[in-house]
Amino acid sequence: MTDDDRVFKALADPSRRFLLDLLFARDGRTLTELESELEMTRFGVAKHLKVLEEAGLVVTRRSGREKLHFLNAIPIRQIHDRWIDKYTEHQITTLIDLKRTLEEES
Amino acid sequence: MTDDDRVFKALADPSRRFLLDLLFARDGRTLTELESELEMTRFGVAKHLKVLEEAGLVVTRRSGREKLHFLNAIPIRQIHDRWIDKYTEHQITTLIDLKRTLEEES
DNA sequence: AAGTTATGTGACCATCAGGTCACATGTCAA
DNA sequence: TTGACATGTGACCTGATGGTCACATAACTT
Repeated sequence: MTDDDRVFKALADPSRRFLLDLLFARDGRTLTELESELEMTRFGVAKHLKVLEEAGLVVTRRSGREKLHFLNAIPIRQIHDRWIDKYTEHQITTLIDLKRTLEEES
Repeated sequence: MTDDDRVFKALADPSRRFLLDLLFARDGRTLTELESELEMTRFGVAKHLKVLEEAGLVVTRRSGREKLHFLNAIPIRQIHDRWIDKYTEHQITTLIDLKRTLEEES
């Protein structure tokens, strides 16, 4: 299994993406804290966090018996850079900003 | 199945990512042309292209009996924007540029 | 019209991935 | 040290996914 394979496989599951959303909103949470946000047993959440960590999307730090989880956005940026060059990036951000503006007006 | 679910599921397979790489390098190719680049039957490639198209990562245009495939990078940018805010983006691009520079020097 | 070329469909099978559970380890507090 | 708390492991079941094949449709060529 290659590095990027691990990243994309990790992102393929909605529960794992939701975990990233939670960490994006607020970093440094424990397993137990994250577990309370999902409709799933602790074991399921732990399994998902392990997948995210092995993919490098989440980094952890131990503090006593607790394990704190942090979002690492670098692999996300690398996905971006794989298929979007500087020129296209400018076009797309312009397009997305325009779309947002139009949606706000309506 | 939600829209973003389709996108992430589509990206989870290495063959499909390779197809995006091919289209990133050169757009507007037919199924037959793409098939020749993969170690897989035409049916497999067609199936993968269908998944990419339904995810909106590839858009197509018919030309007679041929079907031309084009890369659409907008969903990729939206993945980026989901977990990388403006401030973090600046930090990360700086970090990645630095990493690239160091690798070029060594 | 007949043959060739480009693509589409549905079934099939083997493998993988998500989720749960019983059980185990390590840490804090009294 | 005893109990409660936070996390880790391996087995297990079920549903989804990747790839192939037989068959089918549609369009270009001569």
